[in-house]
Amino acid sequence: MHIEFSPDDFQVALSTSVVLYGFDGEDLKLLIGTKTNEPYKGADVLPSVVVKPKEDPILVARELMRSITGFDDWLIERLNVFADPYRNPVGRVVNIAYYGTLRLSEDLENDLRHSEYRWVKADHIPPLAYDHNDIVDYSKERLKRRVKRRPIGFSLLPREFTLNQIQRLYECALGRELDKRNFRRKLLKSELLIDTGKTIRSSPRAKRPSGLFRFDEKKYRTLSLEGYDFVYQ
Amino acid sequence: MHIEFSPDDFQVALSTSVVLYGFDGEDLKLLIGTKTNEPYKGADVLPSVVVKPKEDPILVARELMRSITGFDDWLIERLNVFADPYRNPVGRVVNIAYYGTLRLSEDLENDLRHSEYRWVKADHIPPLAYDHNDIVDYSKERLKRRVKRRPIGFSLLPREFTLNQIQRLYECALGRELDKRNFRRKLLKSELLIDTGKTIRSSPRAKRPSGLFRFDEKKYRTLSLEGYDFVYQ
DNA sequence: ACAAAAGTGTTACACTTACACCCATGT
DNA sequence: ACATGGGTGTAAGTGTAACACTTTTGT
Repeated sequence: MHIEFSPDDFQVALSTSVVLYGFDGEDLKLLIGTKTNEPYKGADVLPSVVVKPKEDPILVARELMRSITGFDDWLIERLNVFADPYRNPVGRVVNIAYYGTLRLSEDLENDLRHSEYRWVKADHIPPLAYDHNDIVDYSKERLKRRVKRRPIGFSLLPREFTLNQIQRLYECALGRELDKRNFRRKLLKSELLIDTGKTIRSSPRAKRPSGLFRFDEKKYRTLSLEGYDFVYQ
Repeated sequence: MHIEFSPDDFQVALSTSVVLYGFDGEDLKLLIGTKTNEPYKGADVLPSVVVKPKEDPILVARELMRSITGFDDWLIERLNVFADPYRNPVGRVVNIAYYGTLRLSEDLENDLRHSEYRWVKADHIPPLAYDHNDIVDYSKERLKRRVKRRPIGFSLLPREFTLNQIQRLYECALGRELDKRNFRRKLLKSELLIDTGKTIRSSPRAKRPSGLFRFDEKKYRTLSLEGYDFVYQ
């Protein structure tokens, strides 16, 4: 097999975009920004950046996430490559997209309020420039699959959370309602939750407080190594 | 958000590799070739080809598959992008890999015998140049996942096959033994198999012939649309 | 008749689903 | 006392897993 590159072959540019999910206790959301230069000036886009020829896309994507959030408490994973020859009008640009999850906090919310990004509900994404709506659609499918098989949801929740919060998150990600008793039974049976003994009032209107749980990461890692699969069909 | 490409950013080349699976009734195999020019001259590699800056990788990958097999009776799907900056010594080359399945036949076997490719058992892959072993590992995981959820296996089998053949295929893909009775019950319950009424002797030593089945593609498409998931854990 | 692979059922257990009321607390 | 969301159990059905022998056919 003869494989040979000519100088003409080295004329492609790389970019990366990230789909960043957050969950505010009510809705699943993701971050979008606005393009400030041509092409597509003024259009909504995913957080994106050029990847220089010597750079590694995952590192660039991580750096982008760090620049958005200001810290490192998140999960990131490769999504896909978007390589349609005409996806970018400025030339041949191959986009290597990632998706990640953020643990929302007041600090982060405030930071973002003064940044160039804003949250939109994951089930009401506005039209985006380039093929970014395709990227978002793809990431939603992936998130759904991940939520079904891995306890990824915990990375979207506060470190301590109520069972109702996590149920709501699962309902958002899976796009359907779940039975409260069955959901709890299943989750508790996995023994991946630690009851902190603490309680919290979920809203001013809620009189009775709910119990707070933590995710047992150490146990999960052990189980993972043994091939454990947390499956929620 | 300001995203701007400078001319210097357009210095990346693209390539594509395909992982082609076949099943001969005994073992799951895949195709590899030998590099005839530097770098890595003489080393084993996946079937690979340069993607020109104006080309679409999926079309190039399909053309590569066509050139290998001589016909169109196969399935192909994007696998992943391999973008480590130093994966290729000749420069920055991003590889967009695909995997596919072939329906082996005597004609195809003969064609390949005179080609630059050869079959190796999927569980005994020799060391390959570049990061091609990573690509193969990734494709194996993908195949495993696909086999679990979709009746992809049929695309590796002859149009008419025995239940023992398909069980053997599943055992190869999943990497473990399955109970014959349970496997048959599950498969037949899905009602995706049509009993042709015909029989075949699976080997010269087998005295009793086995029944031949066909995959009901039409029914599968209908069920797919309804969100049916064929799950084999 | 024998060798070889094809084919076939049952039982115990685990998991899933559907379903409705009482509880704890703050106001 | 009442309003609010928090929390709980059971029963029927479905799917899974483990298990060994009989049947058919060619030689």
